[in-house]
Amino acid sequence: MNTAAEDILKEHDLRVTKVRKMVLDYFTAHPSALSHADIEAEFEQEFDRVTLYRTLNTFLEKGLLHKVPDDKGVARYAVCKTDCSEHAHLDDHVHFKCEVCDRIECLHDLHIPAMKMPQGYVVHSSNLLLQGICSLCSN
Amino acid sequence: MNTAAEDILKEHDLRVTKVRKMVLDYFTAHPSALSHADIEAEFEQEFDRVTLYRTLNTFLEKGLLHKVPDDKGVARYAVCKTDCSEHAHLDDHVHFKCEVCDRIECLHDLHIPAMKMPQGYVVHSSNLLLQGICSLCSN
DNA sequence: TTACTTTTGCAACGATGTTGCATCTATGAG
DNA sequence: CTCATAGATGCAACATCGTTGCAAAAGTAA
Repeated sequence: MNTAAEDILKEHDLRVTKVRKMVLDYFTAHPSALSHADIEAEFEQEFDRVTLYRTLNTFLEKGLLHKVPDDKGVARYAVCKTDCSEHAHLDDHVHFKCEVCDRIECLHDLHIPAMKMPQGYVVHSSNLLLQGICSLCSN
Repeated sequence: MNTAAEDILKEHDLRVTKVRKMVLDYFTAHPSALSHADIEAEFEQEFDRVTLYRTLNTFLEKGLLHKVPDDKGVARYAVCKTDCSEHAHLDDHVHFKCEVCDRIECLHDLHIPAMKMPQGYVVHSSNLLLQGICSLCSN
């Protein structure tokens, strides 16, 4: 009997290790985009900083996570929808950062509209980060 | 007789110093969004790293520059259009990063379209970064 | 169980950005 | 012009973020 995390790892050609399962479970349990520091704070007793960096990078490469832009320089990550893989990365959804609770979430239902580009420009990917107050904090 | 840089500084209630004039002139001479490292490489003999960080932050606060998102964590800055001030910051234009020459430029003619937000969300600002190939590199 | 590849931990390093404090400078008042 | 003072700069130290090399440990397949 495999856990969901184990299945996801195997589907992406990754070895099943304790660290990877813990990190992946933590992501699925926390819907907002997480920074390295967020995860490290949770697991600093359990494993090394460097291992976490490498785990996150591996997940990025294999298409389990996508990078979420932050207005500060800190890298954040969030789980990809199922149509992401190592080869095709479809993350044209919008990200929203709440100024009150400071969480960043993926708005998977909002897509970045195509822009009419000036002559000579070719667009390969796009990233839209909105800032404001989220639905939980605006009440 | 004042230089353009001196006028701009005075308009924003900033003292006219050698460092500020040099940095500001460098920005006006270089149309793309510059990182701290870019500018430091140019001026490392002339003044201190820390002074540059403080100068950039001051320019940000006073509305001479705006921050440009980067897919890496590095902060970049570009000159604001004239309708920016310390109090009202209008930078809803699009940024474009070229994968070939690695420059980021402001597309002042392209504006971020308003998005229909889900219930309860309030948007205060938005940032759109496109990646691809710029007009100079696509030929 | 064994052999092999990958992952992890540790130490060290590099890049980026900040803070405190002493010194110097731009600016306005006299 | 001189002077007083608020503000700007230089230097040292520190904090955070992320990477690399290498040896030890663990996952995988036979």
